[in-house]
Amino acid sequence: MSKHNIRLKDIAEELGISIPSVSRALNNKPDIGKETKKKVFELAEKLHYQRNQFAINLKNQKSFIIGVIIPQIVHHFFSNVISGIINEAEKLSYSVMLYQSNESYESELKGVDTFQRSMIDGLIISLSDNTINVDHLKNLQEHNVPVVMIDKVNPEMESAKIICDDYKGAYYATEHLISLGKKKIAHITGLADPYTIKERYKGFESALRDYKLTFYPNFMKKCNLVSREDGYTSTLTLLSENEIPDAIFCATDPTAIGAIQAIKEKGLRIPEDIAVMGFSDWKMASVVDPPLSSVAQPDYEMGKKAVELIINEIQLTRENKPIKYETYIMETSLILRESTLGK
Amino acid sequence: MSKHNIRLKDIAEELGISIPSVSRALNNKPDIGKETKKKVFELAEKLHYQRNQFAINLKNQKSFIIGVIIPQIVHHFFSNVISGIINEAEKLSYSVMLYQSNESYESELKGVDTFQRSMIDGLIISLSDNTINVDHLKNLQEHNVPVVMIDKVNPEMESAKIICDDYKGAYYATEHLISLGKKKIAHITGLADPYTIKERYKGFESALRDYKLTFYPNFMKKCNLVSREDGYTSTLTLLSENEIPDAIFCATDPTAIGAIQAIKEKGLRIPEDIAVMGFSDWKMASVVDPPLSSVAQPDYEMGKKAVELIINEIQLTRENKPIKYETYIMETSLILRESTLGK
DNA sequence: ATGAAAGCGCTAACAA
DNA sequence: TTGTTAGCGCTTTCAT
Repeated sequence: MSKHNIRLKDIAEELGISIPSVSRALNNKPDIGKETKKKVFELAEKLHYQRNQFAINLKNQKSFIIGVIIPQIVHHFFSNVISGIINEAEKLSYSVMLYQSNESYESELKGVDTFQRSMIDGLIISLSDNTINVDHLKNLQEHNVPVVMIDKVNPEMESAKIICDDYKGAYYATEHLISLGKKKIAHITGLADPYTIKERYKGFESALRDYKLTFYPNFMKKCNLVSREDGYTSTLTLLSENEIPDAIFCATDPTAIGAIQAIKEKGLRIPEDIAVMGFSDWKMASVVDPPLSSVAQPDYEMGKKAVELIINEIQLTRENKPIKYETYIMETSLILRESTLGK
Repeated sequence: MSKHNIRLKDIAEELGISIPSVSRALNNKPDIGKETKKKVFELAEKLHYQRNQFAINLKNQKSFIIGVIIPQIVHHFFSNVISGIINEAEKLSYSVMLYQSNESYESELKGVDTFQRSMIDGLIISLSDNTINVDHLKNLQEHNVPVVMIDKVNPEMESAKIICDDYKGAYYATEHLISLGKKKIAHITGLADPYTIKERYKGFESALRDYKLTFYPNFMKKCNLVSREDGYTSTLTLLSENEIPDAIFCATDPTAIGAIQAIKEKGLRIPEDIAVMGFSDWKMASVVDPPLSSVAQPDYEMGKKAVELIINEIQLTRENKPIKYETYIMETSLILRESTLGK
């Protein structure tokens, strides 16, 4: 067993030349003899030489690692974001370190700390819902580690931000329902905290107003988790009232799926009696019965964009140039299926 | 702007003491004066000192990074595996570097190469379907980087392996269908290449044999992608024959969902006319109509186990101790829903 | 074209 | 308890 990995020194000694010469050869520097270079390459190959990046990192103070913190990996949106990040990072020769906060602020802190110890060159983060204080991120920036925020952003952070146009997505979704002739549209939303959910609510409301539809306060259901269960029970409540909606726009797909379940149980038809619209276009949206119309977010593209931005910032930071922080708003798109269009 | 990050040297100079003293203080070594220690900590705090891990890594030849390569992140099974890996790694103070091969052998090679340059301490890998040669992994092992294989394994690799008992899972699934009184059970499988799919087929066959049921060759459908479309068309073919099955066991959940779609279109009842069973218990299994019975794999647990194993091997490698490679077979569990049980 | 020397930031061995 | 010295593996001056 080779006790230690091969070093430049080993090659230099065996060839009877100096270490810098070996280094020059392997790095294809101009100032090295053709003959020497050849010999070095051959021996390196033979000994399975692998450069020791630790030393190079120490010299360059650069790891070529991007840290990524997201709330949960097992989530259609985020796994696509990550997929975009990884594929793009690969193209630009960066590695991606991944951490999930599980929606815990403490865990997010720990992630930042771990990453800081791993000497990441930059951080892409989607905040946990429980994060209000962003000092840990500001601290990172002070240590010359750029931060790019994605989706779950925070106004207190001065950084590049990538969000998707939840407002417009919700507006168009509502508009679509209106175009079907629906007049009594309900909305199932979450607690107002997460920025994205709030935007969806706003978009919904604006569309109603622009098209001069009545806003029924009873048709607004707030639920905690925007989960399938919440969608189910909220819809049952909606359907138990005197006046029931002819369409439901749900702030998330799971909620919409719960709504579908409730509507079907009540013996009502979708979309004839009640049309249903979700948000995020989860993979499951296409397999429910009826298939769910939804608002698709440019998840993969957002990840890709985040990598572009962070690498650019890493570069600028390195050159000590000023960085202009912008917020990038990416467009959503309507995915129309049977839950609104019918067969 | 702080041009450079704070070093031990900066603290030492400002305090008029030596660098090692600062190091000792910050590392809570015993041989350091209480007073000095206090002063060092205070100044370090004030200057926002962050240790430079590059230097420590160079010294220790250790990165505390685990590399993970999987075919695709956007996949229910793998995202859960990764979730298990990350959460467990966090507990043990390791960072996780992630790469997806997108089922390409070349991409997998590139991932290994990138990771090697990032000086990972160990690799957890689930092979791409197109990987037959494993020299890239053997090469890693030769450079003292342990490798643990998960799910998609290769018999040529001498390494720890974690798989789940696809054979038994399929056996129990089939047994369940038999227990419902079903006698003409079809199986939709994939091309035999991936080990896991083959095992599922074997388990299915064994159950039929053990329970002395007829094996109808016509009821075996092989399809390329085990996708929803393939499941749909395969089932349509099945249903167009003279004799049709009274149950279908599908090698994957998407296939099963395609099968459900086809059966419903034909006006047959599930499970009364035809019961349907999937494999992997994707998130979508619970939202289709009727909810799909499936075989759940211990994905999260597999990820967790992989971290345990790799860190143990990293330790043993470091101490130059011999490693005994074992294959861990994790149990699946039946998740029974309406597609077999009825309402 | 090549070698000698210095240094990236930190820690460990040895002295004092 | 503290300082001095050396070294992790590599690259980059500066000489030659």
